[in-house]
Amino acid sequence: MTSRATVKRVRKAPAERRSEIVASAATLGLTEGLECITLRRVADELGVRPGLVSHYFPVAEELVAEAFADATTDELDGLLPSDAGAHDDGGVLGMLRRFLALTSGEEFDDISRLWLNARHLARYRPLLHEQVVRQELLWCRRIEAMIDQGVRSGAFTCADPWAAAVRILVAVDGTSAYINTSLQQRLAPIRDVVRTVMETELGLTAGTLSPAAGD
Amino acid sequence: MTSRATVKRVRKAPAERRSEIVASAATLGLTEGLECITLRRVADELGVRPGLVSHYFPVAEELVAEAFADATTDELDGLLPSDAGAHDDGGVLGMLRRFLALTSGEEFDDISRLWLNARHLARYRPLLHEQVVRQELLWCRRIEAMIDQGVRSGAFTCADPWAAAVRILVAVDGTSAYINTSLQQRLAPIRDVVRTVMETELGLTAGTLSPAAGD
DNA sequence: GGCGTTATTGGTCGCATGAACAATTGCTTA
DNA sequence: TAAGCAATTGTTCATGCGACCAATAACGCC
Repeated sequence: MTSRATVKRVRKAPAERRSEIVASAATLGLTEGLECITLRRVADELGVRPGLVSHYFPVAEELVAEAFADATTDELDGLLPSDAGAHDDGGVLGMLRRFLALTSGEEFDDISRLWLNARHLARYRPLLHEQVVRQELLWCRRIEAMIDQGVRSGAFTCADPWAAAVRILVAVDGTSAYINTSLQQRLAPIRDVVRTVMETELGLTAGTLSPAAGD
Repeated sequence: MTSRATVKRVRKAPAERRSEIVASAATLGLTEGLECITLRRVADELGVRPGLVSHYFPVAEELVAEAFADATTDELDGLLPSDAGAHDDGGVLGMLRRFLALTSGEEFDDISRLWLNARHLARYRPLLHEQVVRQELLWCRRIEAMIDQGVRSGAFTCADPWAAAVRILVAVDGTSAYINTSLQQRLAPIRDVVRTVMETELGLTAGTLSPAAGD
């Protein structure tokens, strides 16, 4: 009657088991927070013993850092594919609108929480700190690349794509800072901040990046 | 030779001891993080036994929440005195410049960390959540009041002071989100964000709120 | 098909946390 | 000055954490 149905061991290839552990930890960090990534919790999630997780990650913090990197890398690829320009559906402007739609949707809430979580926790955990910095610069560079592309194609103008990317991310992170607290009470004035900043930074007329403007 | 020089008990008035505990916890939260506010840590700081802290705060989370509220209330009063307009040193514009100078100085770093800390931790702690929401709205209202004053005195114009206050705080919190991570790598493009947002929201010509412009 | 590598188990250790409680002692009040 | 209130101490308990390690069993290789 116990929950442990099978005492049979399942032996997997190291690489497979390892990525399984990271994936589980990433999901855990994304839904419940990075503090919940403990040896025991991850082991429970996978139906294995804590010692096994310890075997692949002798230092627990390494798993936390890698889980964060895994989750944010996946999200960034979904937000702004790195092979930008390959299949231009609506061009760069369409890509910007898609970015705005995704980052303002409810599906992005967990990511907002994860970033907030990681930026705080990085204060105490050097390995996580390293990954957060890496990902922050990665996200920034990806946006910069998109701006570069738009400037080259003549979709808009921008004197300093890097600075623009930095400031667009300030808007994104500023609006998502309240995800756990008073976001609902201040939603209305905040709603269009990212879009407005984008339009300003890229010299676009107001409303160009509104969702409806694409049709 | 032990650190416990005196075994003599010091009995203080409850109100005094209580505020002493809160003050110590607030300092601790501000310098080392809210997670460091533990019964034992605070007791050590004050040279008393953990049970005493427990006596005043039977539920530890209450102390954390109150410490946060204490620290942020003090900071807000230093940033934007609630008796605004009483002694107009340079008027509202001077007050805005002072706000910008203080929030961009290094002395504000601990406050940035505290807000980041609290906004994340509020996810798990209902009592802290309540205080963070309260303080967020309090900071917002204080800025709104200052805008109201400036509009009345004709220093600038603003169609929706509340919305402007919300967006100014988005800029403040957006720029301070990286305080623990990659702030240094992206300092240049970020430096003038809050000032620029303020000037835009208040219909001021660019540069009006620059530090030098006051002399 | 036996054998050795190693993935996996199960248990232990030390540490820090919040909470609870009886005993003690300083202070105030009658 | 005696008595009582309550501020303060000292200790205990249960919980969850990371880290460590010996024993075990599944799988691939010869």
